[in-house]
Amino acid sequence: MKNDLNDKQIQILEVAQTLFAEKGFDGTSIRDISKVAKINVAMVSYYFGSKEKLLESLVLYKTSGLNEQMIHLIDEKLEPFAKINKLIELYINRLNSDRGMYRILHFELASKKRVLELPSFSEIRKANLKSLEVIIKEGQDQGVFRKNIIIPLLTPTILGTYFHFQMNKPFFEDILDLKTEDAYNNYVKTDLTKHIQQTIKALLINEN
Amino acid sequence: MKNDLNDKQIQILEVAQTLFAEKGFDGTSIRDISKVAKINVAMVSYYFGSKEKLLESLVLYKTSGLNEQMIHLIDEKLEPFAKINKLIELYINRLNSDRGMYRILHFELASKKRVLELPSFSEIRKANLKSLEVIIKEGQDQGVFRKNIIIPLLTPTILGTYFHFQMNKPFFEDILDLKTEDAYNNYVKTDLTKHIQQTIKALLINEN
Amino acid sequence: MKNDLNDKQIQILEVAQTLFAEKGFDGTSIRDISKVAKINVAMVSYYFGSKEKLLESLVLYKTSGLNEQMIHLIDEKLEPFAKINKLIELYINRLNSDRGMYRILHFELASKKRVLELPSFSEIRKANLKSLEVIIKEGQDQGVFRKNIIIPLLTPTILGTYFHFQMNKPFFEDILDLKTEDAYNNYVKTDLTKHIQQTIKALLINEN
Amino acid sequence: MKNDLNDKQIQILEVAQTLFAEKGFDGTSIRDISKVAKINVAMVSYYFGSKEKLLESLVLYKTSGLNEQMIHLIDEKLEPFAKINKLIELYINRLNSDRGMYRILHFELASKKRVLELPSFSEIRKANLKSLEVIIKEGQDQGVFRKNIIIPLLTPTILGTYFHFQMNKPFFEDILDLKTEDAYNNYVKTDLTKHIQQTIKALLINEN
DNA sequence: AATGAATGAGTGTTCATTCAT
DNA sequence: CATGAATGAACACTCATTCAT
Repeated sequence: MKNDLNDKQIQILEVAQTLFAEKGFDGTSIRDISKVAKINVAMVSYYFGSKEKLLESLVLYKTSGLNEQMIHLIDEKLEPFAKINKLIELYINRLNSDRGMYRILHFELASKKRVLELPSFSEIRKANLKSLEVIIKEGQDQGVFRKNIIIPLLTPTILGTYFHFQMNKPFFEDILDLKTEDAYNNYVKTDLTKHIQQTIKALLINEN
Repeated sequence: MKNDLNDKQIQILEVAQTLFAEKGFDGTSIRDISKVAKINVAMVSYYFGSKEKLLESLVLYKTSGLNEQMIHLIDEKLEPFAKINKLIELYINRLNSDRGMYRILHFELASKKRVLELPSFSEIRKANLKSLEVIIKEGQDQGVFRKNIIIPLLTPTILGTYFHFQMNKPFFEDILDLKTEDAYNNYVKTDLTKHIQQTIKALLINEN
Repeated sequence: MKNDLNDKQIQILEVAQTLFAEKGFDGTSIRDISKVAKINVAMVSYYFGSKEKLLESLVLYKTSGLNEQMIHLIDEKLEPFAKINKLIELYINRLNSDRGMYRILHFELASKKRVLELPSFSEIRKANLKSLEVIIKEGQDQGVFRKNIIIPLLTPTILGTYFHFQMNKPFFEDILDLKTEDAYNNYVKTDLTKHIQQTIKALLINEN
Repeated sequence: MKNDLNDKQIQILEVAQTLFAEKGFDGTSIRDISKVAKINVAMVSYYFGSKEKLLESLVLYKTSGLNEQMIHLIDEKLEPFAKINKLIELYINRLNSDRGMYRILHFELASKKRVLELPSFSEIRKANLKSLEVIIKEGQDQGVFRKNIIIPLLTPTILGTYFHFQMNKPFFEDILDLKTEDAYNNYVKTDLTKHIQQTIKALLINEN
């Protein structure tokens, strides 16, 4: 269920996503947004109430529907490792397609000051965690994954690796000699994804 | 080589670190800093030239000396896994003690807009990477680590896992039932550290 | 002659009176009014033309019919002092019942900037003055009031005393130890009214 | 003891007084003030903290020293009526010279919303009341004034009459045929003052 | 060497009003 | 007839920085 946002509101959210991702929340002014979105400065306050509320709307708008994909994945008939690998791919695709969004979450949600209590957002994360749990348990029941796995720490490793790579783009472009945007994105989709899959697999197998 | 900073400058940097970490670079005003540091508003511009330059000074001030510890570690007589484990511990200790600083790096360096070209900073990272390479190669030569390891992707996994955990503190406090600050910090030092060590170990061993 | 205002217009006027009285004309926004009156923001402009015109309508709506009571009083068979006393009572009752209205008049009409030329309003006041004149003359003809009375200055003393008391409510509550709203209102209706009556009486008798 | 305000601050206060008196507090913008005072918009916030605080500063600046004149009057060797008359003259002169100021007090203090708690201001008023009490008691002791006078109600009559006259200037200009500014001011200084003095005198004598 | 005064640009937000429907 | 959408202008205020001293 997408929220009931009209075209102009969606347009504002898209622009906001881009700019927030580029320059951070504080670094982006309502005027910046209105200029790029070619709307009146007052529109943001008019539609969303405030800049803060705009961020909340953006988060909810972009994260809704994330969980359905996971639930769908659970039901698929796949062997455990294939399922985990597909899950990681799914994560990275999602992260990549809404890259701006997740950079914002990573940035702005971290700041304790920013209230952004968004109970619904916290629930989305818990639901995701639950789905992951189901998949892991399945693998354990089949005797494929080892028993004592701290499931909540898997997400930090998956997402953390991806984010750290993305957030230090200039450094890795340099170090890995990825000269074009495409080369970089391609590296993420192939090598980085494989690295994360390999990491998680090793972690799920290895007994000590 | 510490820079030639006088007491007042250092005091400003310490305050800046705290505030930047709490509220981000854009969210912190020179007035905030000058108020907490009990100095004149003009002092920051006077000493550092600009707010941007203050950030640069802060980064250089705090990251200098990071590499010595690593070089020292390389020379120690330890078996490969012990060395890697100690390296991870060293990273996390460092990250923990200057928590504010690394949050800033994570936050503000990501922003492409922020120039912060800091060539010296990039060199520090490269030096760190080199040290890691030495340790890994050592393990490979001893036949303990597998051959085809993409070394530059190890840091994203180590640091990324740590950062993702730290940046989503409220969520993990909730999910892992860590009710006090101490409980949380303790979890980082023991369980999270062990998780990262385990992850890297599994990755270094596992052939597939 | 009541104006031809429909129910919704009257409702808006009543809300406007309350809010203007509480927060002043400039301090009250059309949005405030529309929110309380549960009407659309555009309604005010639609019905009254502008916020300024709304004030004008309000004044006319509330002051109409004020004069009839006076004319009725003139015709009553009462001795001069009783008539004056009754007049003062009538004034204060009126002022009290439409307290908000008169606060507005006192506030907003004073502002020279506010055009509010309202010729009809000026005429109401002149009519009131004429009525007062009739009563005074009557008393003078009967030899009860002294001759050289500057009648236009009586209203400032009557109304001014009342307003000054009402506008400094917090001060007089404190000074006269009037702890409740009721105690205050009661003081106005008895002691303050008596004070004003006494003042005017003394003024009408005393020769020098 | 005047406050420690520099020339520019005083200049701002004078301009603010004029504009607040003309257009009210809400009706006057910081921009209006800065334009007339030919200072930067930011100066008001810089010097006074906020618009609200500017008003407070203005009130304190203008009302300080008001009480000294009264105390001086008390000590003068004059017969009771002469003293009261002089007191009224003193009031009106003061009101006239800082006309703007008192209009502001009348306007803005009335609004309950406006905090303006200014304890010192309330004390000034109480001190004034005390001085008036001394003078009245003196007259009563000499057997010149009647006994049962409600002293706190004298001020509303004195000031209320003056204010009501001033606040309805257009009306009284019309009614009393005072065609020029000078004619009006002159009427206040002579006829209106005499009317108030006469009123109070009558009130202090008349037994019923 | 250090600072208080000052400023212009920019912040998020609210305003009364207009207009297409 | 009535209104939701939309807007440009204005609002109080904060910003990083400059500069005379």
